[in-house]
Amino acid sequence: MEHTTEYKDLVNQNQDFLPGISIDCVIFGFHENQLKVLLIKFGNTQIYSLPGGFIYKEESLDEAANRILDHRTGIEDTYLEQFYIFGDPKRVNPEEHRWIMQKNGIDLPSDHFLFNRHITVGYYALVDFTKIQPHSYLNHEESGWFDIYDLPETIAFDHRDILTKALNSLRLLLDHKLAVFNLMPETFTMGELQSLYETILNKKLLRANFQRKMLSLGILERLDKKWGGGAHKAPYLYRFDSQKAEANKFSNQFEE
Amino acid sequence: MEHTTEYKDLVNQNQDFLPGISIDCVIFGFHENQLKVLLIKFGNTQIYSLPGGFIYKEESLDEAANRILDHRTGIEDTYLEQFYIFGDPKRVNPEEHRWIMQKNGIDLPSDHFLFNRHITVGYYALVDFTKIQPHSYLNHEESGWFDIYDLPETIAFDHRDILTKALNSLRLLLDHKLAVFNLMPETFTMGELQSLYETILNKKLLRANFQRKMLSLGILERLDKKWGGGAHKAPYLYRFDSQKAEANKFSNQFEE
DNA sequence: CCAAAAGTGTTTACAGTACACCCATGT
DNA sequence: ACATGGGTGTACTGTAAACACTTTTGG
Repeated sequence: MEHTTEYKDLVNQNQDFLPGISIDCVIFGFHENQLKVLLIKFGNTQIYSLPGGFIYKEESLDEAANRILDHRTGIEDTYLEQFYIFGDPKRVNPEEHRWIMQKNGIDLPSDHFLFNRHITVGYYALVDFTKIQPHSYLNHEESGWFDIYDLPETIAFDHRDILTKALNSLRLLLDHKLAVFNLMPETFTMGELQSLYETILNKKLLRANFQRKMLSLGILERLDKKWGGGAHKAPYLYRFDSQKAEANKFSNQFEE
Repeated sequence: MEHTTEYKDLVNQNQDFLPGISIDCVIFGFHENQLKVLLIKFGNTQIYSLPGGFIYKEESLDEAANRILDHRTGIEDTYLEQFYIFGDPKRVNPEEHRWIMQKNGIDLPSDHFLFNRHITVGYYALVDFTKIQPHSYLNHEESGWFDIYDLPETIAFDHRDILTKALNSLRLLLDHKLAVFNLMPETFTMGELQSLYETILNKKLLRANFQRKMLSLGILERLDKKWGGGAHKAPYLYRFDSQKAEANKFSNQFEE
């Protein structure tokens, strides 16, 4: 088994990390009309967790979160923002954690720093699913995408709570910022965009009104028609126009 | 000079605290048409800072924030919520910090834990100004209320950034929750409530429309008239009715 | 009686909702 | 031709904005 840098860091109780604090990333993607999150499955278990990591002593929280995201998805610049800090002293059961690591083939002493109390900062990332190839990590068996409404049964620690909070924060984001366009590919149809909104909000929207509202924001550029697909009228393709969005900043309720 | 428990904790590098993490509280109050925040002035300086503290190893972040708030204001149950985590490694200049402590009559070695990098969790509290008597602390000369729009010139560390972020978060809160009523006394006039909204948003609102909107929420109870005051019609007093608010939870956009 | 503040009414405009209609295309 | 999905039009509704009017009170 080949060990990564992180593995050595763990075993050697890397002193370059800030003690007692970690980062967990909820990485959202959108694919086939499903809102997906990236989860990691620990080796030799059926237990999933959020991708996370620690903060180097000379790095900011945002830098650490970006580094962790880059490491897991290969994406360097995307929408990434903290949404909550989780600080319950019982949020992680150290016994459960140690058991998981053992199953992973990593046998750590019970006084290892990993099993101390950690506060964790929740970040969510909105990534273009089509550009992502999840990387594997340590000797975790798998890392893969899961429908947010159909998560695995066993999720480690308080990570299910973190996922719930992240989804709630994402819903609030819809009303305030244009960041959700980071979840779309470069070009998309109005139907696909509507499907994203419906999936996040978990409710149906009226097609006609959705279209009008989106176009009225003055942030979309209409391209040539897409001809593919089925027995029906071919839809236009749209592109998110960040220039227009910037220009309309003060005429709509989005951004600050 | 009499020293408090906190003083001894500091000098002895209390090991019961979580290392590397702190809490800073932005305590909002409303008085004489001004949105106030509670600041602390370090002894023998003109430097102000937010009231803050550390987290005991067995306590949650929320518990720690409540404890710190209680300690500073004597209020035990009020609206208190985290709004952001500040994690820039340069957010506090340790030299500045040590200098301030020295001026305070507390001479600590430069490798004291206080001067290590700290991540800080920002909490805001919304308190009823009429019920608060700020407590003094350590040998800080003063702790007092300041108009959020007329802060002291010298504010320590990144605490001015924290204040700005807190004010922005408070403005967002106006649209989503009814928590701002915690800033009002038990009874108040519609004009006073409008003044609170205007002060937070820093813009004028139309009296007639504000009144209609507030009443339409169905969360206010109208009491007897207030007869005091000047040469004009005496206003009604209102009381925030948390029962009504609960009942109307699903008929308006507030709360979750 | 008048000024000042409080409370209510009215008009208008715009945004959200629901639904109807037309368009384009592959089978 | 027709079923399917895409795009537009329109009437209805509710809320928000602006402004006018009335009420109460002290001087």
